[in-house]
Amino acid sequence: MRQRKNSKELILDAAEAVVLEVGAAHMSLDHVARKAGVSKGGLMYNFPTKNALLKEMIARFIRQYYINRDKKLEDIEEGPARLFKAGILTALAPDKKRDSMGSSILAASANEPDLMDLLRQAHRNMLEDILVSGIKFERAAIISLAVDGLMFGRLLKTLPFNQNQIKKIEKEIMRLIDKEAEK
Amino acid sequence: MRQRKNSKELILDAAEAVVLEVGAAHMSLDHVARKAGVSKGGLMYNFPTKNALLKEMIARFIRQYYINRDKKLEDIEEGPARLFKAGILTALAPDKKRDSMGSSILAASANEPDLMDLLRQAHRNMLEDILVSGIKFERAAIISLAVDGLMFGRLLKTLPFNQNQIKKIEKEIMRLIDKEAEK
DNA sequence: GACAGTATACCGACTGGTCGGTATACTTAT
DNA sequence: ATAAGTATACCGACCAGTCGGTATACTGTC
Repeated sequence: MRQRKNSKELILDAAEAVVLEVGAAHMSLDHVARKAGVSKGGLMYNFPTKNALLKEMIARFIRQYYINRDKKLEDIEEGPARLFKAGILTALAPDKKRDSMGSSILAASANEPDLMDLLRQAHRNMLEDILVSGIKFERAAIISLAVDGLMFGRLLKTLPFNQNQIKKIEKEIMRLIDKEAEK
Repeated sequence: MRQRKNSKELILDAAEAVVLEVGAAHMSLDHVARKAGVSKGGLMYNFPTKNALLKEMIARFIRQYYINRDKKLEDIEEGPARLFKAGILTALAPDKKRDSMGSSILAASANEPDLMDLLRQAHRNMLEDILVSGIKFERAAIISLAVDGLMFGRLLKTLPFNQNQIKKIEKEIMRLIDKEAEK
């Protein structure tokens, strides 16, 4: 039964499912193995430590973000703020599964510096997109930070806004970008 | 030896110290008890469950925020945006210990809805302060969200800005508030 | 004011269970 | 044959919560 084809992918899928079920904090390797239809040994073979598994999950998560963003990119007309806008639209797009995963991952990573590194790096890349947008630094930063606030608030469910208010806010954000970009 | 006076406070202090040492995710009750100079039983007597302890810690954390804010309040001239400004200045003020605690608490709470409730409530109160400030809703929300983004970024150490840039951003935020408030 | 009875605060050994990781044997493709 | 890949059984550390017990303070009674 060598080569179950791509056990790694199977396991990552299962791990995601487990996280969605019980949260990353309560994700046990046995549970993941069971759900993946793989033995504990098989899991350990593919991911020597739990952190290694988590790391791959996060990497995959980030990869998915870029895929989504590149898809969004096609709908946006040329211009210096294009990347910036695509990133923001991607971040703002509602996506229950992603949010669920995200909050779990956040919780699991917050006290594990080497896991956080991946997220940090991804975030840093966004700064590049801001800097080439031509928008004045302070304004661009504030817009980007507001999007962060919206994201984190959504992940942690601490947003004190209703659906209607959020729509208004998102609209205003996009308006601001256009206004700042055309200067 | 009855009445160790205020074991609860002692234990809470110890719990904070432990969190600062190893992170909330790795805070064990034995560790807290040891550091507080209290037995396991004594701890459990005062806080029947670990969640109860965490809850008190968060409540205390939030209380401290309001104390800090009220102190800030004195330095701010009268005006409709006063509360809002004080809140933002408090949130933006650098405070290593608070940030450390905050990120740990965040991590511990993210998957425990009843712990999150406290934070959610505190956040909701801030919305009230926005709404009485007279600033146009969308603008006020964006400013507030940007502050959130700054806070979360600082807590999770994902901010892609250097110290100088952060100062600029903070200045711009305060400028925006003044500008929006005088309309 | 002394004593019994009760409530409060705390102790620390123990338990039940979880979970990351290890050891090792089995299976199949080349 | 051998090495990659998978399975099963197990270990040991950790840890939240339990429980029987102790010591001190409070309260009512005679």
